[in-house]
Amino acid sequence: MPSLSEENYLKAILFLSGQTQAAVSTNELAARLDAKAASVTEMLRRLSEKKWVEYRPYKGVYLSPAGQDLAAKVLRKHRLWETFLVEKLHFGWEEVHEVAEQLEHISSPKLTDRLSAFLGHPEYDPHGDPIPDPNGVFPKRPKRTLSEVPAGQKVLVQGVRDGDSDFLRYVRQLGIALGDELEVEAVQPFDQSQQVRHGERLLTLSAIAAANIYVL
Amino acid sequence: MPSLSEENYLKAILFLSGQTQAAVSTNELAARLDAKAASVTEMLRRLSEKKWVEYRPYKGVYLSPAGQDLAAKVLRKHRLWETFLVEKLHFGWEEVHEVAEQLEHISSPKLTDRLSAFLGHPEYDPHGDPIPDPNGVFPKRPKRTLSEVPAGQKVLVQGVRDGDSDFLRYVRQLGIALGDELEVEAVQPFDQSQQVRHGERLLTLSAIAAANIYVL
DNA sequence: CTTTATTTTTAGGCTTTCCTAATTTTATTG
DNA sequence: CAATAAAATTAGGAAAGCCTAAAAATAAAG
Ligand SMILES: [Mn+2]
Ligand SMILES: [Mn+2]
Ligand SMILES: [Mn+2]
Ligand SMILES: [Mn+2]
Repeated sequence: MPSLSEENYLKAILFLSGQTQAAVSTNELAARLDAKAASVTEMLRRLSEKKWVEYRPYKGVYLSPAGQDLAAKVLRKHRLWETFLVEKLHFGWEEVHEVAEQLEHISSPKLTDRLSAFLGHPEYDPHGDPIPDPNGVFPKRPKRTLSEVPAGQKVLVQGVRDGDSDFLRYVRQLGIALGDELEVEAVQPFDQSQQVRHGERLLTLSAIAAANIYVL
Repeated sequence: MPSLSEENYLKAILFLSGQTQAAVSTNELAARLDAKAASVTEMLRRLSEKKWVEYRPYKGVYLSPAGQDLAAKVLRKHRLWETFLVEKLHFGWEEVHEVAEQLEHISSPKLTDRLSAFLGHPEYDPHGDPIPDPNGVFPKRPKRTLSEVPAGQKVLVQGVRDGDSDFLRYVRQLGIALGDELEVEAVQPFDQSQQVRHGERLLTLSAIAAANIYVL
């Protein structure tokens, strides 16, 4: 029922409001969607008329229950398709986002169900992001970044920030994959860069890189 | 580069002009696309400006080489996705067309290539329709309908007319699948209905049904 | 608590894709 | 070939999305 553009707005509001469901501002949305603020205002009025968001001019916007459901369904499709592309078609994890941005708008509940089954009902996508179930419920897992881990501790790589394909290529090049064990051997007081043991090898990660790797 | 709507027009022109590449009329297109003639005229002007068709007002339209290439690519995706849905996700062959109408517009040459490889580079879709190769070349196979087969002859089922899901469901219900052997035992002079042997069983097919089954 | 800066909305336009109604061109036919 | 019918185009308009520029509301500073 929502148009492609409406789906993208709902997804952006879901992303920006995070788990707190905080109100999202017009400019935040404009930045995220690479659109002008005026366009956002206009769309918010439409989404509000359709009861998918609560919108108070000048105050911000958040998703209605119906909007949350729609946004979660789109995100579910996005992440299932990313999983398909990596698992079945052997795409690199840095290549899948753009294609999934298109595939997420395909409207066929049966296709989504069958795809999920075909993939073995995965709970996490190739970047470690949770895939909501058909009812929009996310599998929950506490999220800590590698940069928060003190020296001497061992952790398991659980996810990476998607959205920057340079970073994703870099991580692959390092040889780090989801599920791998890392041990933080030292943290430089100077720049917070980390010496990390990965199997036999010792890697050096900048604080920025470490902040984009999620661990358990 | 072409919009979703433009792709649908190009595909319709390809379909209606057939292998003869005959000029297609405005009304034919309007009927096929379920649009009004005025809308078609407008779009043909745009497609013509973009050099994807040759359009002579009041005379008809046909595809330029560039337009043929684009239309074949869309058709290739449509048929690859139909094959995916049937072979991998176990859809019925009567269920796949609508979903493929959406999927055919996904723009990612890499995805199309990988999908084709994943499916083993099929040459025919679930309805027996030829899948053009990446250069827009169709595998050719002479097409005869079952209704043209005289009594006493044995044939192999090669395809079925897609586009009517009632018919597709009916054929499945009969137990006839692509590749099956049929022997026409008798043709009623009265209504051209056929007595057809399919393995052990003897089926009766109306002339209309027989005209929608392609054989070799 | 004004003044200034920032954020947001409004006003007015543009493109794409459709539509209906009116007009024009082409085809058919007596 | 003139009259009528059918097919196609033109005219004019609507909705969705998006934009720039101007105005209004809110937030931040002095
Ligand atoms: Mn993604
Ligand atoms: Mn992802
Ligand atoms: Mn089809
Ligand atoms: Mn088909």
